Amino acid sequence: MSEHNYSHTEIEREVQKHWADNGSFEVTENSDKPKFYCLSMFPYPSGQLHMGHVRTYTLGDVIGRFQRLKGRNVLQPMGWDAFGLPAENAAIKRNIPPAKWTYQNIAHMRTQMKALGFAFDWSREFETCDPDYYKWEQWFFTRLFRKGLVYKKAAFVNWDPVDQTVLANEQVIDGRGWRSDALVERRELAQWFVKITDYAEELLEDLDKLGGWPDKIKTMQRNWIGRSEGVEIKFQLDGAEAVSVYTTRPDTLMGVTYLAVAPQHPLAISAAGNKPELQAFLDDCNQTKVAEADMAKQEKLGLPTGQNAIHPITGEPVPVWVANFVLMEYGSGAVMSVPGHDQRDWEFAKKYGLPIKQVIEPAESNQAECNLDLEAFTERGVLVNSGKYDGLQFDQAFEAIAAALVQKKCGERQTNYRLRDWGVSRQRYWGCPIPIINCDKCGSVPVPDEDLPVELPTDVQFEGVGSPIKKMNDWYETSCPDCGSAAIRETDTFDTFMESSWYYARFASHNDSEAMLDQRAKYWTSVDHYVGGEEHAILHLLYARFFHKLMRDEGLVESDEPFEKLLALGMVLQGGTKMSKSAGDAGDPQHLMDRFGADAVRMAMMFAAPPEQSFEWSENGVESANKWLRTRLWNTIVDHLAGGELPTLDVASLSSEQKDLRRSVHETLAKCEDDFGRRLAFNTVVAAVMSLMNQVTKFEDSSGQGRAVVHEALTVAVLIMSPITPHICHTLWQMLGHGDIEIADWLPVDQSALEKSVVELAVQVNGKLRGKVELSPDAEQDEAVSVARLQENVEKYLIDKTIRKTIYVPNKILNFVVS
RNA sequence: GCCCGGGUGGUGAAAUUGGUAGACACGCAAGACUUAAAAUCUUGUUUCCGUUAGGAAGUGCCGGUUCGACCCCGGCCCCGGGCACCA
Repeated sequence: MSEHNYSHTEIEREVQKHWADNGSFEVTENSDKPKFYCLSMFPYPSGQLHMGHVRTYTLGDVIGRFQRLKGRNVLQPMGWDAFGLPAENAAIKRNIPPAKWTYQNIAHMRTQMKALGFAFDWSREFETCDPDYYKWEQWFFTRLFRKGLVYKKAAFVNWDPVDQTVLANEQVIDGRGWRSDALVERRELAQWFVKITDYAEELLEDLDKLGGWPDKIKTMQRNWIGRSEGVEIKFQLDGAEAVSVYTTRPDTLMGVTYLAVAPQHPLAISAAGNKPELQAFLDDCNQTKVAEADMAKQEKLGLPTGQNAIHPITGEPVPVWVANFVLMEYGSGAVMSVPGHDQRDWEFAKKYGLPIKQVIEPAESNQAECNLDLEAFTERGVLVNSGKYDGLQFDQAFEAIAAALVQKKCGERQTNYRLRDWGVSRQRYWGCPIPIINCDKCGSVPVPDEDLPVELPTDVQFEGVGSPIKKMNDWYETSCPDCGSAAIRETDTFDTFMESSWYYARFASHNDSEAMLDQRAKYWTSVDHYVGGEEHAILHLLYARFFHKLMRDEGLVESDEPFEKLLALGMVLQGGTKMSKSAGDAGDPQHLMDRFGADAVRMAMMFAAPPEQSFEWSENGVESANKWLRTRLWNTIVDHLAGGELPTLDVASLSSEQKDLRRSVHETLAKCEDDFGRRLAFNTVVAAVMSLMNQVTKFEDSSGQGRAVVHEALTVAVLIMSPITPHICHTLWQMLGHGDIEIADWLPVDQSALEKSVVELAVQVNGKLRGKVELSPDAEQDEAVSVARLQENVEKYLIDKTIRKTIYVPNKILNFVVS
């Protein structure tokens, strides 16, 4: 009989067929049960699953299956983040159209996911490269256009002068194009932006509502948004123009000894007109990649523009420099430099011999010393060398100087954000076409609703130089929807973060051909539990939060936030870094699934580490997981069932050994419920069940009640393991006589089984462990002390000593503090 | 460089509210079964001293708070994630 030997191949195939035949995981909105939307971040279809996917989707599946056991109407959908760069790379390398490559990958990865037994509602599956999906993204963009939430402006890109193409940051290696090896240039292109900064304040404030998010993610988002209070100050130039700088330290204004502007600042460009040396410097600065990390790592360099600005308070001339570390994208692209009180300015001033002036001194004796020969003094303190402002503290100085600037009409108080508007244009082929028509007379005109979707042609020749649709006259030549004259479509496509910013909502209304979202989206959103890698802590999660608010303001959803609770997973590392598309085929779980089964792969992954922790993947655990399932779980149950007739459990008649086992059963049940639901510690769930099964194995009691207690233990063990190893548990649950586990309920803890007659108390002397005693759980301190002192090894540390203090924590510790 | 995390036996880790550090596994060693091997089972396994009883040290490093610190505070080192066009 197949029931005597564990065959993962047979069981997993049969159980998966059962789920498919019964539509076990297809859900509707018509349920008495409270809804639970459990979502794992959908994958980019890179080719095959890697261990990072296995981890994410197993964790999501464990949460979803546990919530089903807890009586929730659980939606767990899956789809494909199907647009993106790797499809274009593959197209170049293998001469296969991106669409074909993408759909092949999806087919393979879907098969792998099904083999892993995830409880997805596959009826809702979609891929973002499907016009039925991106049509609504285009439709929504035209709504934003009409609301004035999108605009076009020039922005810098990485330009490969040989391949004549725009490169992603990851395609620029040591300043050179990855394929051409040419030095990359910054180039300015007109691009579409969405006004996320209009929502900066709400995105910041609403972080406080996200009680189910880890603090570290909220902190990262807070810092990314980077709200600050400061002053925008206008420095008049020698000529008529002025240059604006933003500072959060107006108290240091009297210490300004120069201004620094970004290499792309208009002032720098005009100054370079008659200065070849400066022009050469600007050209150099434009040969770095458009990534902040690269800018920050560069040697800090600068040149004077030759112009002076007028200090708004003192009226003294202040030289204006160009510096490669000033970001054009942040603030006004210019800063006032106070080398006495800003470390970066200090280093720059030292390097170029610019004056350093102290205007702040330490206010309190416990502050660091101020020695401007060694470093800048950057703490807040008391003003000096600042004329009438001398002696003021930071707050007073901020107010006084800001007020003076406002009064002189050369400054304004300003709240600033580090967050920049979201640039959504990509000069790529494999993406969602931007639904705009450019007309010489009417300007940018959104594509009318009835003409949507603007379909991306998929039958293309892909050469790798530029985007195919930029060469397809038939496609981009059109007429203006407003005036009817000849016009040209946008040939740029959207950033793929657009698609991933609203897919969670579309899973609810996946098949609505009349609207982007419908009532079902209002039922299912917000997502109750969102699961995905911590690498998405900022960009994806911030864009999705933003999009949700945009959709709310369009009346499409009702909540303020898309994701109630967030599980931010640590990375599955491989050779010390994250597994990724660019790392190739590494980490494919297929051979492990074939040899040891999906249950063993899932169990090994859950057991390896707690979810939020990064860890180096090792295959070793899979074989032992398979072994445990086979020997400890399956064989134990088969042996137990071979014992024949089973009496009903009579709790009142149990021996103390039987009670001990039963206590462990209910302790394990309670612990695992907490681990699953609150702590999300699935590694310790596995450990707890292993521990319980070790006890069951050692429990040799073939009496009727002995077997009844074991039966309860095995039932509980299978129930607890079922979210993690669903196939084997489906079969074992039936063998134990309980029916279909997909519709089972979690079991209640029998509180009376948890009662203990004795507890162990650790006895310390001066904090060092000297013995252990057994006591009744409600023992008073006097009793604990007298029992503890009966122990020779405790008493010998107390004799001839004065007990200064006795600390008693019932059921835990007794500590004698002696002199 | 900036922002956010992490560091515990040979290895993955546990310790949930400041209260017995190393649960549960892997690996390794010894043993049982076997003609043998595999499989399976049993025992041991932080380091050092000690026959045992027991003792000392120990959670990246240095310092602090506390009766008591893997846990809280300050400084440092190393590793990982993110830095706006990888997703």
